Amino acid sequence: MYNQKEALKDYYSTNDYGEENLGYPFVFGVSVDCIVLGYQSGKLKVLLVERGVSPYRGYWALPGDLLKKDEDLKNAAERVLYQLTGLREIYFKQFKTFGAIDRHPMGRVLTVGFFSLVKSENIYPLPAAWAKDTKWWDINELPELAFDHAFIIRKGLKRLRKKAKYESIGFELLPEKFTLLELQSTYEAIFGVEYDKPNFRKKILSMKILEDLNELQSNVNHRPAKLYRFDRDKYNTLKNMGFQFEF
Amino acid sequence: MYNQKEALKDYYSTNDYGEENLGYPFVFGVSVDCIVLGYQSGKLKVLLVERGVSPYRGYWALPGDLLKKDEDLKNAAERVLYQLTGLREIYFKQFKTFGAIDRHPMGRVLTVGFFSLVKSENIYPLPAAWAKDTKWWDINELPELAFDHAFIIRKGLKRLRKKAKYESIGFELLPEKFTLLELQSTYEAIFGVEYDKPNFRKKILSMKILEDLNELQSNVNHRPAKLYRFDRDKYNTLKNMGFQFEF
DNA sequence: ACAAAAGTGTTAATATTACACCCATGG
DNA sequence: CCATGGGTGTAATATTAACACTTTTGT
Repeated sequence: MYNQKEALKDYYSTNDYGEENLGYPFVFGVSVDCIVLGYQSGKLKVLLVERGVSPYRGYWALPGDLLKKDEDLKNAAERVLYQLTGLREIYFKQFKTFGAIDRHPMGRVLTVGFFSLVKSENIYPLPAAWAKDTKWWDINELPELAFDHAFIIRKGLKRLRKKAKYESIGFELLPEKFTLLELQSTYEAIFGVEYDKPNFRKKILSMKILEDLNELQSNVNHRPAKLYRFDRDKYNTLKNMGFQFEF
Repeated sequence: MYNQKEALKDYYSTNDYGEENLGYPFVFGVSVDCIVLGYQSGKLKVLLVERGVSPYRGYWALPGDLLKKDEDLKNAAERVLYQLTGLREIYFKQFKTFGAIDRHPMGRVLTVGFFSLVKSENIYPLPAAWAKDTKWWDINELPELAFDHAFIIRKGLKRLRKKAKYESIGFELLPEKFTLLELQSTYEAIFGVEYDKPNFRKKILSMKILEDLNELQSNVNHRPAKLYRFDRDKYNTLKNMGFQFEF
């Protein structure tokens, strides 16, 4: 009869695992952690959860969970995001895996980091088994965080900024319809810089990836702005023709 | 007395692991796999190993190994690269973790993908415990590969190309001293495109990141080219001043 | 002299930057 | 009429792209 454990011992016999795990490689825990980013009143915000269980009970942390045995990484991240927001079809990307030996106080747990961009006005965070509370935090004013989550956020933001510079992911943070100034402010929040308004408009409009909805803002105490929509099809067509988005 | 297993059961009791692993999350194997890239005679090449052990004995595969319990991911990749090449201080970056449920025939093993750039004329690949043979393969003419390694290579190359476009990592593939045409050819191999020679020179020289060594090629049956060196210090200084490398 | 690659210069088209300025709305 | 953003135009400068040309070496 096939004995997987024996087969594995044989297979892995060239590796020097410690005595108690001789030849047996399945000694790691794996989790996923999600940096959920939203844009609110001119600021980039991250959605954190307050841990309801030890270790780090009461600390703020990234939403995340242990990977299940029959689940792949993408599914696990989707599940965490769904449990947190009630939404499917959120934009998210795996960005880095963290495996420092002592990063988890209870054993060797690696975590796969994802970052996710959401239209935060659609989000009413849900309580989850692992979360006492949830809250949007300004990325520049974070509380003390559980585990190595502060480090993970730093790395995730760095990666997001690189990606946002050359891919049209900024639109994920905005509602379907937006004004050019809202778009500009979003990019200013992402990169922490300011742009010249006329030049920003010219640049983004010259890309031909926005659809003018022929619709205006209402109830604003200034001249109402035109509303635009990100035209994903046009963007993909242009990209296939060699167009390179860049900010 | 502290019982880690009991503590973990308690801690993880909200997660629904299968019966045999109830509350016990350390059920995964983790490995690292390295895409080692080099530039040879105008082509981008990847260094593969022929597996000497089952599963996939006799198949070509990425060099890689299981993570050890007391080793972090970076160390594991460094170890694999050292065993393969005899070199430390090789350029390498983690790029993605692969966790498909059935990617390993003997159990749930996740692998963390790294890509690495080497000056291939320095490399005399060493036989390792896990490798019968090693060989450089043209990235456009790969053999059938073990596990999901073909998929991993595709993803790794995609990431490399993105990174190479905005960071000066192309120099990692070249020897210390190189000519401008060698540099151009390297970038052509990376991106699979051709550049106009005068414009390529103007662009790279205008960046002011090369040091002219006031030295010429010898024994070439054409006008000898000047030799240059990548000036990493200058590059970093300029980068801190806001300069953005781009190809 | 010739082949091969090194290396330079010119030009037109395009993109970027820094501005000044006018417009429409609510209060 | 004022405050607040919305929105346009212009001119100087910098960058890119296409291409023709000259130079230096070994054979």
